[in-house]
Amino acid sequence: MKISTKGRYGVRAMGELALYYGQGPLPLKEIAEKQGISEHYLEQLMGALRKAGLVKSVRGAQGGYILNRSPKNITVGDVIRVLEGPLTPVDCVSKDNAEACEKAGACMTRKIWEKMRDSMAEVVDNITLQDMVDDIT
Amino acid sequence: MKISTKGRYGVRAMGELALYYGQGPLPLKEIAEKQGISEHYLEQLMGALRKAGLVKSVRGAQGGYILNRSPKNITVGDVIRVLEGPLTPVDCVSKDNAEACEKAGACMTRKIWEKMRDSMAEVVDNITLQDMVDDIT
DNA sequence: ATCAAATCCGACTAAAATACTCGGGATAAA
DNA sequence: TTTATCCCGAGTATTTTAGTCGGATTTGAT
Repeated sequence: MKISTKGRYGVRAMGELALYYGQGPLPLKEIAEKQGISEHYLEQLMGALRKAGLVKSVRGAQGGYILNRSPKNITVGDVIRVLEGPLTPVDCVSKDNAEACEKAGACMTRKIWEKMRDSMAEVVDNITLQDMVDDIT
Repeated sequence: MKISTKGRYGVRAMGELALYYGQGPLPLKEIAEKQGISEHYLEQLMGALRKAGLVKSVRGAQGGYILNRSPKNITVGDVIRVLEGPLTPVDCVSKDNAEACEKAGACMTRKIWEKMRDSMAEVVDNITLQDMVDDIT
């Protein structure tokens, strides 16, 4: 029941970008250094975040990454879902999962996982990158 | 961010024991059949639950497993913690984790994980095996 | 006493996921 | 033209997951 380094590193990197928001592109190298994360590995995560539209990149010297929206308008849930996939304790109650389990009626555990899914979502969907920044400043 | 089969199978098996509560020992084989779980694998999980004091076993013919407490007094959280370990999205905010991270003050993400940990616990610690039974009967 | 139904236990293993590393190509500012 | 940067795909070591396997032990029933 843990989030992997993908989600953890990703949220931390997005936090750095939020701190730097409005000051131009922040290079991967700096993010990696500040957060103590492998540069090459973080690169993969940033690629995913870029494809998902959460950040944009500027190539070439003096390049780097920039949040694609204001920190107020990006939630921790947005970031985690890109890097970790759907936020659910079990696949059979994922909102991305079209087909409901046919044994849902006889299932003693379904409601547990639904509640858990909803309560996790409630947390991460209501914390923005701006909230993270405000918390330490 | 998923629970593994240990947690899922374990909760389901405990649900079967709750349904059977008061009617003597229920053999592993029957639990495994009803829930479609590998018998040998479930055996390992029941061993852990027994060591944790959640179930007791009766050996020999006509033996099986019995809940060690009333279904009202066993929560889903009890079961999950035995089989999955501490319920936390990241180790550094686990309540089992004595030493707090020295960078906690400067950490933008700590509060997120704490909230998540608490909201997950709130769900599973407030659903008993009896609730599971009542839900399908 | 014997048999059969059970739990108990430790060792083993295949497959998947995780957490990276590596090398080279493309782009653009100075 | 050099250098800083992003971009991309492939490879890999380690850990976790999800089991399997074989046999020992216990005990109720015949």
